[in-house]
Amino acid sequence: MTEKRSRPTIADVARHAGVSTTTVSHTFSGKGVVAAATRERVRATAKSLGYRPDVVARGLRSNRLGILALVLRPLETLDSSLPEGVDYFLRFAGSAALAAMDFGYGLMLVSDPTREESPAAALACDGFLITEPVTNDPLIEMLLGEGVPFLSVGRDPARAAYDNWIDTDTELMTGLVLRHLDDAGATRVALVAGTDPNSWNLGAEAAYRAWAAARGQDPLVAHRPETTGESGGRAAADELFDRSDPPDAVYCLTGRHAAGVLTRVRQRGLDVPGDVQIVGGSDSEHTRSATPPITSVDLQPELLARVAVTKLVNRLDDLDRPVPPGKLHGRLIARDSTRT
Amino acid sequence: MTEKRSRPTIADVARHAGVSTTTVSHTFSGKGVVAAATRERVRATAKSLGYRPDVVARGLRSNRLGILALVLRPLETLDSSLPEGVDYFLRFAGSAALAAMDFGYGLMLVSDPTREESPAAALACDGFLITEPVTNDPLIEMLLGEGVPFLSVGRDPARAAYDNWIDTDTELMTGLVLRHLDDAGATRVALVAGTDPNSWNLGAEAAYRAWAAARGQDPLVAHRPETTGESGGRAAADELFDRSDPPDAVYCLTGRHAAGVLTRVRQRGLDVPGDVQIVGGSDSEHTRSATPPITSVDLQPELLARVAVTKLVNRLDDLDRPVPPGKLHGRLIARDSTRT
DNA sequence: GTACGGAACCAAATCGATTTGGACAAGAGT
DNA sequence: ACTCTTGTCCAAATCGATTTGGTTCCGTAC
Repeated sequence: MTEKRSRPTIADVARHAGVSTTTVSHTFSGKGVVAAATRERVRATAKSLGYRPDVVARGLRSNRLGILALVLRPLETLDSSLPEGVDYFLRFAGSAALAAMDFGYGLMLVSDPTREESPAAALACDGFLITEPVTNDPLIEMLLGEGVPFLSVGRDPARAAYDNWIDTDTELMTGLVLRHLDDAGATRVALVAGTDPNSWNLGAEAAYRAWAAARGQDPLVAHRPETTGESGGRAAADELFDRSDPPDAVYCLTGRHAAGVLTRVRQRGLDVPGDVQIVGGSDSEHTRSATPPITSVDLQPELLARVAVTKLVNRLDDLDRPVPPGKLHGRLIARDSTRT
Repeated sequence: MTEKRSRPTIADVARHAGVSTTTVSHTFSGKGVVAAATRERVRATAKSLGYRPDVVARGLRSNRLGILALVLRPLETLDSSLPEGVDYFLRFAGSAALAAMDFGYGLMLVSDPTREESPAAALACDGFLITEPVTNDPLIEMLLGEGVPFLSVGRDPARAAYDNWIDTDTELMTGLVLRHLDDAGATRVALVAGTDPNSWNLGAEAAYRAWAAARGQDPLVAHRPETTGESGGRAAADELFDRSDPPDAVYCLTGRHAAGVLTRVRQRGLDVPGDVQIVGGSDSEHTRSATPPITSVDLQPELLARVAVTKLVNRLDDLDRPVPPGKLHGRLIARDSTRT
């Protein structure tokens, strides 16, 4: 009774029901033809034995596990204690998990499987979701090589030969932000970008430079690694405002940089938005609860996640479920940092 | 070349290296005795073939997948578009994922496997992490029955026969909150609790009732389902303040209820904290960014997650890695809603 | 010279399902 | 009477590893 009784297998069910394992398999997968009466009998015995098909064994044979992997690069570079504020990536992960469940999949959070120290289990999945791939992303290289289905949010800027990515339209978004600043009276806009070579940073900077060129202005760009957070923002602000020709507006591609820039700009005795206007490229608690609140871009991680998951499972299941509607580029949320 | 070349198997490696599959297996798992020269040769052929052990096949035989499952009950009951401010669970999930990776595991987010519509893959894991089990939790019943390792954060209030849970010390925390309100001059504290029968709600209410009894006061408790969020908080406020003997302080066990109570109390013309003091039981953006900011309990989801993961993988690996230090009960963050 | 023991390696069984390729029976068509 | 379907069902192969239970070869002790 108290023995460690292992779970019943398909053979146990077959024996008790007086059929073959094939028939049991078929009644559960609905694949073969099984007489209604037999099916019922098998179902009943299975239930009475407490049988559940073993997912791993099934996965071995049929090569489908029912798991999607979400590679969360940005989390890897941060300290293990997460920054406060549940922002883009965690919201993305939460929504992706719910969407995956809706389609009968589980969502596994993993580190980049191309890293040596990555758990072997990172490969135990049917498909990958990749947020913000970097230029010549080794993971995409590997997945393409092994023929593993995947979908990236944002594209690998250097790779032309794949099309399974969803477009967050960074260029369009950058244009909206710059026009907003223009409308608010800014005459000289600087850009504070991260250093990860992903399409978000590269696309935004390219769009910014094109926009500056069209106005006949020299671009004014400061780079700080994403991981530097608010202190990186403060340093960037010093870099920009120590100049002889400081900007009167700053577009920061991350919310934490924006918060840092805001702090330092005010420390330097400048008024926001009076002397300097600030926009954050990724809405987060930092931008919402700053003083004054910072105008920023809501990237809509929930929508992006749902679209990404739907597209990926459509490919995996070879179905054509409808993709949630809505613009995939972010939406600008105007706050006091750009109200003049 | 363009054929869908399947990944090399252990047999391929064995053939090319001129050894048996057993030897290949041993060189990778480090289990048997393999001569150093042979081991190197096998390693080299494996690398040149691009061989990686198949996680699923390994999992089938050895019964270990390298995956932890995190059951996020609260997310299930909510709409699929995540409400903002459920940051406890997302922060928990993010930290749990990072901790799992550190120990060589992946973290899978799943819905409760006892639900019929739950993905089959929910069972493809080595152990479960359960947040806030409810009374007579069916999942715990099932896991105990099948002998699947698990660990719960908070305990099943009705179950005595298991000890693999970590104690968030709800009673102690409740005492700290009530004492804080007492120190701030509150004379009559009401409680707004959720309706999930978990140890958080039950433990806090029991502690509250005991405290009221010790002061010779009638307890004043309003219940609203967790899912009602701010509107539930507003309704609870009406219930409490329509009374002839309204409280002068309210302790809400969720941050969203607290935000709703705050809104309605002020709508009714009362001053916070002048007339009514408010405390939220779970810190979130709602409490941080309310006007005035609401004093609340930081449950330290990052720490809890790391402790939970460490304990679970210690059991799975039969190791005794050190558990992160620190008090597991929440910490009170005093804000303006209780500053008199 | 025989027995014993350890080092290095291997063949085959195993994990628990799915899938392939029939087998068998009952009824229909000719 | 014979073939041909069609509907059910099954035995055995298969997925890719791990693990069991040896075998072979040498060196050493007696």
